[in-house]
Amino acid sequence: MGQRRVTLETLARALSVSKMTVSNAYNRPDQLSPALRQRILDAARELGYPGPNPVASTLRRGKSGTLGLAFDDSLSYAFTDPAAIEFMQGIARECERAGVGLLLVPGSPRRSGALDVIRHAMVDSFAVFCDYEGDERIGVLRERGLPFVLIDSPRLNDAPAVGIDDRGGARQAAQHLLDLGHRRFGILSFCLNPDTVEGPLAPDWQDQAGYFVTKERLCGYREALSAAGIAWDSVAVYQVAGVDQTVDNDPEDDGYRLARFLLDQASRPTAILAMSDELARGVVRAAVERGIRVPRDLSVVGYDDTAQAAHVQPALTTVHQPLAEKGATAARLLLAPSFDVHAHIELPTHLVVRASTAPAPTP
Amino acid sequence: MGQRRVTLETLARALSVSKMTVSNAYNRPDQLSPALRQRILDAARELGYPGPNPVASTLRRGKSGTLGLAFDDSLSYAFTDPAAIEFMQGIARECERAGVGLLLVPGSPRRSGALDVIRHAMVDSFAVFCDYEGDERIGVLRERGLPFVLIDSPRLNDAPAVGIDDRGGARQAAQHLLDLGHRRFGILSFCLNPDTVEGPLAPDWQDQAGYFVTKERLCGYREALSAAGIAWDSVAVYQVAGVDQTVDNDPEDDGYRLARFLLDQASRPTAILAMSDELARGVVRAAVERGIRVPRDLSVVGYDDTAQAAHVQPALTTVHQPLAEKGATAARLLLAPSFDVHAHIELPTHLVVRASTAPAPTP
DNA sequence: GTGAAAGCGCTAACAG
DNA sequence: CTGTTAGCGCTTTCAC
Repeated sequence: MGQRRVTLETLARALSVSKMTVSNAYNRPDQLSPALRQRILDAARELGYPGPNPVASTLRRGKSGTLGLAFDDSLSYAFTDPAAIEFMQGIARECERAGVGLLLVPGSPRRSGALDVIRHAMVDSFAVFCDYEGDERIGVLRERGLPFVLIDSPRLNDAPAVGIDDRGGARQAAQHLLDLGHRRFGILSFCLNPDTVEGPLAPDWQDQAGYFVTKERLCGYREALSAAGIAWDSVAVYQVAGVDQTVDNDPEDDGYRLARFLLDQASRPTAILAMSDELARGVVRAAVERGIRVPRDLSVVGYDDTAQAAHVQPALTTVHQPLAEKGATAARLLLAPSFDVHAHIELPTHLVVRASTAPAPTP
Repeated sequence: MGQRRVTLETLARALSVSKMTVSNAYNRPDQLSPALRQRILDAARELGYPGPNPVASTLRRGKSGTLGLAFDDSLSYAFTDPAAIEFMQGIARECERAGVGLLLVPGSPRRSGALDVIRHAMVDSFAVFCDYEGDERIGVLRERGLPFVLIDSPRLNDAPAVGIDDRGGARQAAQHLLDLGHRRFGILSFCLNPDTVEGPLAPDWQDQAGYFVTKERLCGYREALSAAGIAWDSVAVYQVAGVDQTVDNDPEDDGYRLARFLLDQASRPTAILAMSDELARGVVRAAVERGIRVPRDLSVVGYDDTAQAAHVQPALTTVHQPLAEKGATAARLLLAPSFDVHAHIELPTHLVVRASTAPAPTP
């Protein structure tokens, strides 16, 4: 009837033992006689005691046993991105090993929402996809005093970070095409800012505050091409729309759509560098549709080497990055007994040559 | 030096206002003058107050704003399973919309570990993959008094559940092949129990306590075949190893490996029913390797209709189930203002005919 | 608008 | 092995 909720105290009173003893029955079986423990557990069942309240015990202990993972984009988008999924797999593996839960929080498009979620998350530490310089979430994390690592973030700020050699990977991709004799290039780039619209890259892109990964990869492409005497002006670079300018972002579709800029022109490139495997797939689809043979007429290189890269037709030449390992590394850092605030880990990338690239066609 | 941690009280004292007022400054801006509020926020910044402690406020409020998702298998495995991923996408979409976090907890192979994680999770409710009758996790959930829904679970017990018409889907798959004139069938099944070893299905499978989904689909296959006068004895049924009997479960590989039982025999089937798209892909790979043409010499039907089913070569004929919708439905149930303890939702399945099935070859 | 009192349910620390 | 003390940090009353 007017029953109070059953708590540890209810139980202690009913058995006339102290609360502490009941607590021990659950958390430290070795601290009391098996007989007493059994009596307590039996009484618990009888009275309907649900066991120690996790929130209360977390408050007291000061540890939640949960690791937070914050995305840049919406959560549901993350689950459509093969790269994000492989990353999560790595982080999940380590969480599992350590017996901690994994809390996913959205990096909602509405920025303020994302900040609140981070403020309220009951976690011991955070892994944060943070590609954008001056991301306000970092401030919130600092305020909260939570240990955190940034993923794929600019290296500038004094926060621990895990990333990859984006620039080096891009350089290798471009070099590979150069070695095959290509001279006319097209690039399909991520966006440089949340509010960019789909289309050609602005000439002043270098000066734009913007996404770090995009910039690095662009620089990598350019370094290799310039070193081989290819004028950057001669390279057609197109970028996808930023999150603020799009609703449904399907990267494969973006690649397919953008490919028209590269493929439907008089002197079209013989080689295309795409910043992800999905973009690359879209390019291949567009090419096939136009009767352009890959790799015979057109070479395409992706980025990431997600699982599907090897399974599409033709199998994609791409830049491999250790996605699961990146996640696992972040988790290990966060779960280590002593958190290294100055860790800056850069994982290597390497080119994987498959079937989507071939020597430049002789005109 | 010996500073205490900065709490709401520290701040209240420093400004000589009540704790309540400080709390309001964060949670109910309209309850105090903007000027005072600003003074409080400024002081907070100065003293390094991290904002209201989420665990403490959750304890007091009694709501965590978090939804839990518990898997049957290891967490890292879930991230390799396209069906699980699509499900998560659906659940994530609804969580995001409601502004609640999503806590992933493993259903570790070591059962006891899984129980503890569920006991300690700081969530308001749980979605639980629970395919196994008598799963002890249900007991724990009941003890805790947490609202929960079971996913893909037996309908027997009086717990809310979201599932699909597994049997009907299987029936349609088999019927499709019958309509194409096939008479010699092979089936690639999930395991019926955690400890089954790879190989032929035991004749007494019906009596085994076991995984509900597996049983349902088998029954569906059998119903359709029997109705068409195909003797169940004549159907070669092979199952994959259970979680206890395997380390690395790669379903595509399982399918590939098991296919040998079906393809390397004198009178091999002309049609194979596989319980997942991955298993089906494995079969196709094995067939190609043997020079058996799909669908000309061999028809293959998958199950689930995950995204890749349409993208493989040949595109898979398969049973579609609304995976994301299943996740979203579970989330909506859990997030609804009033939780319906008796909800039993069964989502429909339907056959999607693509390129992996064709009329039975004429001998 | 603002504040005082009264817990939310649990466990660390230490004494017996 | 068992019990006592003293909070963890916050927010829900309800009075002013």
